[in-house]
Amino acid sequence: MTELEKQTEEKIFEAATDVFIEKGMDGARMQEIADRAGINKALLHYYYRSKEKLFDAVFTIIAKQMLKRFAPVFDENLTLEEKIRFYYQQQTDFMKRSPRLPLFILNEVSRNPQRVKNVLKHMDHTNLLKILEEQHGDEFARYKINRETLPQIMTSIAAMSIFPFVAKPIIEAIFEKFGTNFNEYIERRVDFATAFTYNAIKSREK
Amino acid sequence: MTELEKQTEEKIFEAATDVFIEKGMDGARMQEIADRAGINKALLHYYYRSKEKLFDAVFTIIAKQMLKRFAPVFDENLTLEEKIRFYYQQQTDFMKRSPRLPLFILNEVSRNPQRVKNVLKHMDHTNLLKILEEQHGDEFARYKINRETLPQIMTSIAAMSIFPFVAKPIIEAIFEKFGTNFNEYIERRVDFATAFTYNAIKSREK
DNA sequence: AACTATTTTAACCAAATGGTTAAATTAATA
DNA sequence: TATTAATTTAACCATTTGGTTAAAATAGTT
Repeated sequence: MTELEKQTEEKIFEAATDVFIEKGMDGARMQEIADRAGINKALLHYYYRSKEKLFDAVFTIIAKQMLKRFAPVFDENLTLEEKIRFYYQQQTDFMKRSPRLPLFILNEVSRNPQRVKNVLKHMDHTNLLKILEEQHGDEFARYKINRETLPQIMTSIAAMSIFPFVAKPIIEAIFEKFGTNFNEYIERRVDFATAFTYNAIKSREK
Repeated sequence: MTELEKQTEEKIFEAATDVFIEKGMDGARMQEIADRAGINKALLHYYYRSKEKLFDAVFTIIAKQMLKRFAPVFDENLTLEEKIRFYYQQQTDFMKRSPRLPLFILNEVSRNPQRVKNVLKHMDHTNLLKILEEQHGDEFARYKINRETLPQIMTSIAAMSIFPFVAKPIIEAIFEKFGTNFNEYIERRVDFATAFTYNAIKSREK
């Protein structure tokens, strides 16, 4: 693969990523991807034979990048509270840079649930629970976190960080009337969510 | 407007609602709406002159119905904890019946943020903050809830109830590997979220 | 029965879209 | 320089899609 070929393929991939995230699979146009990549439609099909294949390539890589970003949560040597903060910080930083990405992923996964399985396929999931239990067994016991409550807690944490970006237009519209600024709200989000979550967990101690 | 006309218009509206929620504005096809309504395309345009107008009608009514459903939160004579539970219960019941609706709304609002403003336009928002402060002034003081933390708390509550349905395919895929069942998880969601939220708020008391 | 409104049929249109093709051109390489 | 690969140009195609039209048929009303 020559240097030029790599450049072109990268240019196409980046343009496709932008357009797909902005417009979704249905709304995206091959012509627009070609335009943004600074090439023509013929060359676009020269590299990626179809819209479907191009989309699959984009989606797979994006999803894997996101997963990789949060892997440290499972091997960092942190307390439970530090780990919660670390996750909120990572997720928020990431979405500040790519605010439209979460909605894009939720959408396309909803349109084709099989995609999740393809991405998770190569992940060693069997150990995740064990790892968490080994690292935080004492805290889990103290706060009565078991296989029934852990999913509730984990989805709550994901929800608290992701939802504000997914519902941004609605939240902004309401905030506007309340005199609240969205960016300031986001700046305080990591601190608030960490305290909120950890307090809720701590209060489970009898 | 005759009885038959009403029936037809209703049939069209319901079919359009289903298709738009399933496929979104971009993915929806006028032919499919006509088919599901049991009529033909010509008649469809006889009632709604364009896809755009049909979509606007559907979206506006759906959004207003959702808003109306949560209005009682502001006038029910309940404690803060009861009110939180009431909201979670309403929202969850609603989404159990229309699981695809939240993602649909988030999507279309993201594609056209102006829509939120049109829906909120006719709402008396100025009083909402005052009403809450009058009803729960003592609790707000005790738990140090002010104009800065209230938005954080409210978005957290919305997030905890809505997100599981929006991210259902992802959550299901992960749960499958963890041996957790999504429906059981949802059955326990209202209780968990209420306790989680209220404990987090209570712990703000020094 | 006469009249009006609703619904169907069916053909049609223009625009957009994903995709193809072949030939010419330019750049890279041996 | 000869050859190969990358890129452009530009015309083309089939299909889909939102939308239109006109005439016939059906139902509802007076």
